[in-house]
Amino acid sequence: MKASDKVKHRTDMISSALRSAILERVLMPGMKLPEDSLGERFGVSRTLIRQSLERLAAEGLIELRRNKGAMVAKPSLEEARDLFELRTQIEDLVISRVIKNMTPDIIAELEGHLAKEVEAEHAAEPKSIRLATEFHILLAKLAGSPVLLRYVEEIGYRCGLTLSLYARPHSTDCGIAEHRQIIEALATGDEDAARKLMRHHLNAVADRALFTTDEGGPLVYLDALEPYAKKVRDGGA
Amino acid sequence: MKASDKVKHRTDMISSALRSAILERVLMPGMKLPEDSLGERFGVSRTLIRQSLERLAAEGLIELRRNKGAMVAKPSLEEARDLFELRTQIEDLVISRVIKNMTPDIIAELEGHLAKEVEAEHAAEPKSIRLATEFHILLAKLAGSPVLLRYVEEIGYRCGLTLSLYARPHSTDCGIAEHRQIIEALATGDEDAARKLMRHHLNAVADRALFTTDEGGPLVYLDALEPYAKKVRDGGA
DNA sequence: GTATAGTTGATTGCATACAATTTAGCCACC
DNA sequence: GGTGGCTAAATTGTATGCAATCAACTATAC
Repeated sequence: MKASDKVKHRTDMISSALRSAILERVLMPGMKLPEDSLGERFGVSRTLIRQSLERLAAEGLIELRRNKGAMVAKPSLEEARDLFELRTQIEDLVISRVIKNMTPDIIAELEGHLAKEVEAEHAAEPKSIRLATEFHILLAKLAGSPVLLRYVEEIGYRCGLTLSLYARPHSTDCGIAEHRQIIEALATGDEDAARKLMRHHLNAVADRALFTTDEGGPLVYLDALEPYAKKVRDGGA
Repeated sequence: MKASDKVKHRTDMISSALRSAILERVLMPGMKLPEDSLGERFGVSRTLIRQSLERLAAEGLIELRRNKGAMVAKPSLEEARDLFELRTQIEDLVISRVIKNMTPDIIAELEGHLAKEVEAEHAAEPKSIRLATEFHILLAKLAGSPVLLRYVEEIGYRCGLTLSLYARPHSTDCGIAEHRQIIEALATGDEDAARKLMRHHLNAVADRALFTTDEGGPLVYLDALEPYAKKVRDGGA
């Protein structure tokens, strides 16, 4: 059975849960992540927690310091800028590829996603942030390159993390209009315009966000993790 | 002591050893990597081997299949092309950044590396391959963005792996001349030329390499690993 | 002779135990 | 009052053991 290769390890579920928690700002940058507290909460031993932490560290979402444990990453402002710069460069390639694969179905899918974004425009913040990130990931999927998708995801997540550090609330608004413009350019088949718009969009997001720098203390409030942990304990995805 | 944060875990050493072995074609794509054989050879328990394998899997150098263990990754030809395409796009950014930071020291450093490449031109293959890869990594270092460096390294390594699958021997020659041209363009401060040359260089590497596809059997010959393992056991870097 | 089921051996998945290191508290001493 | 070291608690690093899964082989039935 080939399908059995796809069975997710519990480590995958835990990593996903933690990743979501970080991206949805339940775990804020600088928070400590002790192995046994997490293990207890997720109902697994430290072994699996450790694996998950290593993985997230490889993705750049948490920092791991020898003998001192893990904490949610606190990228510097400079690192944040570098991430957005790199992201811009990579998503340029996404646009090129998507426009080469273009079909009506693709436009429909993108517009479907946009509709969700519009719907959630005034909903809770975490949801609109997540949808905004997922727009870019959807584009990467449509580019038809697993490799490209992998890196767009990872860097997109890291950018999302920097936003929770540096962005003021509600700085995500007006991104929707820019997404719409990008879709339109793609629909027209105008590659140059689409690339320029994407570049402009990402620069705008970064500019809107990467301003002030307020220091937050490194605390441990794992209680908010409970809903995420529950899903894992119950075996959900 | 801040320096103590930099003490490498044994996992790091093992990962590095395995990575080197893969890049130097001691471990060929498809080879199985059983945990306890490796543990025995490196003189550590399966725990650390497991961690290393997970890490290399995250980097895309090995594949991990549930309950079936690890093997050196065997990227498809399409994946190889996608990797080179992405690499081209990212190194474009490297060039932009390096040229902005340009100083005489940087040119000197690059020329120093080029000299090493020339010296090793007719030496054993693994060495010249390694040096060619390290040229690109040196450039990424000089770009002054740790984020960028991390991804250039990872993708560069993955490209190196694909070459061991698809490239015929000696297809690495003539890369040196292209490296020299890039350095010259950088020294002149001609960004456009440098970017074009880098693009051309990477496309040439990919084209020279990604041709035939001969299938290799998935065997286990870990004996060749011995020199790498010894370094780890002796605590070397 | 082929195919299927059962069984054994090898390998991975996960938890637990113990060692090593850091951190925090405390008391002495300056 | 503050600084130094000492001990104890907490936390991470690593090894090991057991359960679960997979692969190969044999035997038996058709």
